Amino acid sequence: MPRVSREQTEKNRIAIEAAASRLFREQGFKAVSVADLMAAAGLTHGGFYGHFASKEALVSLTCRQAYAQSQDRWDGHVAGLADRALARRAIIDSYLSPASAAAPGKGCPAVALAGDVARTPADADVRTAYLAGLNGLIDTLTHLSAEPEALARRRQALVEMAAMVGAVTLARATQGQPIAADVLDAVRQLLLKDGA
Amino acid sequence: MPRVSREQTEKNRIAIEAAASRLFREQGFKAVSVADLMAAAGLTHGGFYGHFASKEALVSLTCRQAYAQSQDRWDGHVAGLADRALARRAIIDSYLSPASAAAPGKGCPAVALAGDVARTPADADVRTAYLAGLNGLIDTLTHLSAEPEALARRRQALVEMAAMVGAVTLARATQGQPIAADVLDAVRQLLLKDGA
DNA sequence: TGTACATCAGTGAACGCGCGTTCACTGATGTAC
DNA sequence: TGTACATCAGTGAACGCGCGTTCACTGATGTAC
Repeated sequence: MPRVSREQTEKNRIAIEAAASRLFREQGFKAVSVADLMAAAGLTHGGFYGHFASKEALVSLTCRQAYAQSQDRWDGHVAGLADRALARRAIIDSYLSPASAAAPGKGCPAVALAGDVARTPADADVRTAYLAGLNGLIDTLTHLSAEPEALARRRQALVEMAAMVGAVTLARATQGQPIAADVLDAVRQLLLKDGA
Repeated sequence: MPRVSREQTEKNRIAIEAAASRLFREQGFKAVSVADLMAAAGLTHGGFYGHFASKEALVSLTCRQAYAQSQDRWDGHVAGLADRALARRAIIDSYLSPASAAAPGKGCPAVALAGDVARTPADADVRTAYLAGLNGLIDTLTHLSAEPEALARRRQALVEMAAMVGAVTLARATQGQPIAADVLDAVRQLLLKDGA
């Protein structure tokens, strides 16, 4: 049943983007085919190119959108909790929760896309999107730091980001094993002791 | 020129394993084909199955060997430096060096293979190999901790491992940008201040 | 030590399959009157 | 408001290509005498 309403076309595009957002984070760019994405959106593969110029274009769009989603979530904590220390704690608790580690498809792209992005050519659009998104999250952490000096705040933010990314990365690679929960716990304890 | 000497056969097998060790870490399991591996070893693709039962079997073998290599390097630091604090420092310095971040093909499999392993079925052999290898490195860090209590030593080791893995992961995804060096530096400073 | 021959490591064509992308086609949507 | 028709979103076959794996074949190696 071709020629769908403009409203439906928009819904379809959003469904493809939502499928990409989840599947790319869960399985990686290479493992998800255009046909997989379109099937997940309830469509057939041929229509993909009516919405996007190429699979690669959707990859970088997805990276940008996934970071925007994470940034919104973090900004929500900051806006909802007047105290910076409380917002920082909420972000760390949420980032290092077992539920978050178990749901890569909805989680932070800094973790889920890191491997794919690192293996992408230096001039690929997705690298720019990844860098911009990561800088946004780090800026938020920098702003939440209680350190008096600007350089110390940024250094703390970089350490926090690295520790959280590493903890979730290791938890996912060892999912189902005791060490997965242990590493999330250990990093959470360190970060909440250090900076709060 | 078929039917090669037993000695040459052994050399060929080692060349395939070396190619796998480098290429799987650099590009991921999916991105490296059997033909790529064999070509890198100077052979044609058909001979692969004389050495290995399947690509999957080589994947888990590679993971085991890459961890053994890292463990040997770490053990070398421990054996070469009588003082535990010095050995710990040497491991951290080496792990977080820009050179190490720039050479995933020779680097720690905990970083290079984490994404691929996380996306592998729960019963895949490579998961077992990854877990065992990671536990070995963490045990070494636990042993090098200056904390008096066993639980605190292990918790410190988990934090150190997570922070280092996260730092190298982010450095690789942002390679060539200032933030790549910044995050390595920030984590190194934290770890060397905290535990030494 | 030399010869005859069985073994088997590596070759390259071939298998079925899935990939990203293109395109002729369909028929409901949206528009012009 | 109703009709005629141009537009175009989605379909599904097809493109060239590369994948993991198999297999008949080759000819040097290794062994038996």
